[in-house]
Amino acid sequence: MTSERRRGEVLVRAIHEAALAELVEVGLGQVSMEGVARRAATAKTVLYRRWASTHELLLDALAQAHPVEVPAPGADDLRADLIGALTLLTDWMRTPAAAAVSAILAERDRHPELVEALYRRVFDPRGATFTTTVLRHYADSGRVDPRRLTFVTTQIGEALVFKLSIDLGRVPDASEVAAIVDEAILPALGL
Amino acid sequence: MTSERRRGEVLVRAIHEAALAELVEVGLGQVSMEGVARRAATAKTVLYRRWASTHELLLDALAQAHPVEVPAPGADDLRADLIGALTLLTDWMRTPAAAAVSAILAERDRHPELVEALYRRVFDPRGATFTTTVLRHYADSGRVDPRRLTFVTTQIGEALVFKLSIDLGRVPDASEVAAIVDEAILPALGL
DNA sequence: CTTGCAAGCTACGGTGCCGTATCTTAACGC
DNA sequence: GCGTTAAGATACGGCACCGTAGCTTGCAAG
Repeated sequence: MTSERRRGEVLVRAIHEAALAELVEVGLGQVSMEGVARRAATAKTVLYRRWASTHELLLDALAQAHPVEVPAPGADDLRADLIGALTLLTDWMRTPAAAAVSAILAERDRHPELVEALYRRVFDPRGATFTTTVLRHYADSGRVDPRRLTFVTTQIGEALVFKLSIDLGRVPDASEVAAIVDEAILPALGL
Repeated sequence: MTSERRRGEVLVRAIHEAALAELVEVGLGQVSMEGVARRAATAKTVLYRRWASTHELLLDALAQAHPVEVPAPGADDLRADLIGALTLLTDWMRTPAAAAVSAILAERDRHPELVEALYRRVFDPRGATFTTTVLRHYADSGRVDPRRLTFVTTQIGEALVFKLSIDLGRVPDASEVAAIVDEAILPALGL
């Protein structure tokens, strides 16, 4: 019987992983210390020594989960940069962390404190949304009419990516992202 | 001690109402027969006599919940008809039934059978989506280029309504709906 | 008024999670 | 190697819900 008892950081990482997997699998309302401990093959005691509640454990796990990239506009090809920004979004949506985040956002109404903490500790440290960053850049350099940058037009890309994800049951692929840019965003910018 | 013991349809309606309220308040994963019985001020026995599980009870309750209206295009004012269609959507989104539906759709991944049954028993009986109905109508009468009616463009309105609902934390009002039509849908149609 | 049915009430054993306590034993620092 | 620390295992009383059973009682049809 090889024991291989885990300690410290290795153990914590395994618990974080188990917590996110549990979150995705059973939903926020059903995450339990017992469940996470079982999945991580450790004892409840170990969890309670570090975290006071499942929420704190989950926030900790999410904060460690790998971050979202930020788009870097190339300044000479709006269409390509928009596609690039939305592709960063769809790439991220395929990661395990995204599934965990959406499992929490789904319960927004029931657990506002958790959602708020999620933004404060995980999202806010980064900048604004994906296409917004690109559009601001092009508006600043005079290639896009700044009056076209409204609350609505800056949201079209993300809105359609989410809507298509729901309708299709999967994250949009490259050609679908291109269609969003060509058929919705660029026309809304007057191009 | 006035008794006023409810029977038959009156009782069933009260239970349906309690079930949806419970769903919205505690989330799909936490709906229990005991909870619904408590809220409806009746006995568990009464529930088990009629429904074998919380899912069947919820589906039943949703099927009874008041239906979604279908847009009737006026045929002479595209902008007004689009705004009308999206207003039907936002009106519905303010009803209790909508909150219940979204509580179920939020758990899509965890309970696909329930979501499927929801579509089969509640949504499919009605036609297509809101703006799609309007856009088809205008494309048929030659006032909109049919080539512009793609999977993406027909979803812009609904996509933005949902995205704004999430970002704002409330259902978009009349001026926001108008902005969606003017700044996103009409440009995408080439108008 | 009688009678049949269903609503309402109470109680049951079973299960899963809670949060804590106790004890062991493996891993690590020195 | 030796002692300290923390992981791991087990057990606890408490609680909420499960699904079922047995019984009382209001309601309504005849």
